[in-house]
Amino acid sequence: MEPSTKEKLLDTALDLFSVNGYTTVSIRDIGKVVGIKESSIYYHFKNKEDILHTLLKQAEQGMQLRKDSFNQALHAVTKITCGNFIMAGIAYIEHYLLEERIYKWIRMLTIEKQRNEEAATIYHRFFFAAPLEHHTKVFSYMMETGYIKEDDPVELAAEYQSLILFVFQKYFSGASMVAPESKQAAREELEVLLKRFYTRYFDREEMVE
Amino acid sequence: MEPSTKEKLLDTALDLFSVNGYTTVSIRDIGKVVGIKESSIYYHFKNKEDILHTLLKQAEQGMQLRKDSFNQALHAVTKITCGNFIMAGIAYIEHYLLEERIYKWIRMLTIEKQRNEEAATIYHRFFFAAPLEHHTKVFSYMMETGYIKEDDPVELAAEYQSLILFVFQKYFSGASMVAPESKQAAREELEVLLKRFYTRYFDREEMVE
DNA sequence: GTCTATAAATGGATAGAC
DNA sequence: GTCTATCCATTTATAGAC
Repeated sequence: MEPSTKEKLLDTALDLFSVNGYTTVSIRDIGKVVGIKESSIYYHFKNKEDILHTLLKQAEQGMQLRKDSFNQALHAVTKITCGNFIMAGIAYIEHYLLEERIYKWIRMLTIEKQRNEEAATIYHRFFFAAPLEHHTKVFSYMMETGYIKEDDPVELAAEYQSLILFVFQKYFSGASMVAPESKQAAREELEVLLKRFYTRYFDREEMVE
Repeated sequence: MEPSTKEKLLDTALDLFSVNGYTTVSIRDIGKVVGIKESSIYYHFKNKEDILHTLLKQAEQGMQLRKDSFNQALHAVTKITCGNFIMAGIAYIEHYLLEERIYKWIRMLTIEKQRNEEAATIYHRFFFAAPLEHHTKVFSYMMETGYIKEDDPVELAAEYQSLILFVFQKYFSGASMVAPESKQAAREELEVLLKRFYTRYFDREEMVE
């Protein structure tokens, strides 16, 4: 189905906001890309801020939705091995954080969070509150089932997320596009760090590498 | 000594850029705060971009300078104990990353890095290249002197910096000012995480808490 | 739904007086 | 060094025709 003009406007606005920031982008710029005059945009949105606000709402909901589907895929993993554990971390970055739309949301939020409270809240929930809550549950479950030695699941979750964030930002927080070399380097670095994590906390020492 | 007009302009520009971003702030805004007309600003700077570029250069140099003096203070620590190790990490955040001017630079770079390559480079050096290189040296030294078990110092440095970054961003990456409660919460969380780190890698088990 | 036309404000930048 | 005055481009937003 062909996307509606309103959807095209939102897509384009996200493209531009995520690189140049909300204030830098003019309503003319958006219209030019979509192929309609700026005045027509006011038929679809009350004003410029309305576009940003709609995008922020979409980001908030969309991140939750995609996270859910991503988690379902994770739970399909039956056997926890070191290889699976590392693969899950790599997938978290490559198929979730770097997923085209989510990555654009992240970049938009990174700019807007500095002056927009709503953006700051969503950013924080996305990178801290939500994943920490999720990881805590997973590690709790792993302790109950004996995969992991007894420990504080909240602290494990923090350690885990700090590694994900570190690698993600080290390789993908700049101005340039995501290069395949960066992806490869990020994968290798995360692999090393998660292997250490696995070795530290997991009880059974399965095949490593 | 009274700061020169040029210095006042730069300070004000940093204040405004670090919250609203370069493009959002007008040259009129800066002049208004300093108390001179916009046209007078062109006596001190070639154009608006010249102001940003001067600030970026200052950030690049200033971060190096302040880091050096900070490191000297660290090296004055004679005995490495768990308490000292944790205190060093807390000081890294509270007296370096949160130092007024550095914190403003960080906020400015966070916005500009998305579209400005120069800003992206400085940001990366500041949060990754420079600290990782430094930590690697420190951990190498600690291994040679037997403080730490044999391990890969580069990987230890990555783990350490990931914890610092995690706590810093979790509590100080939003739109609002740095609240004392956030500072306290950040300190407590970092304390827990660094204590785990210390216990994991340091050989001698000294008084803990 | 999209257009033209236009209003009203704000932006960066320069010239020249003092 | 700072001012007034001014230029010109661009911005958000609205009114009304089609």
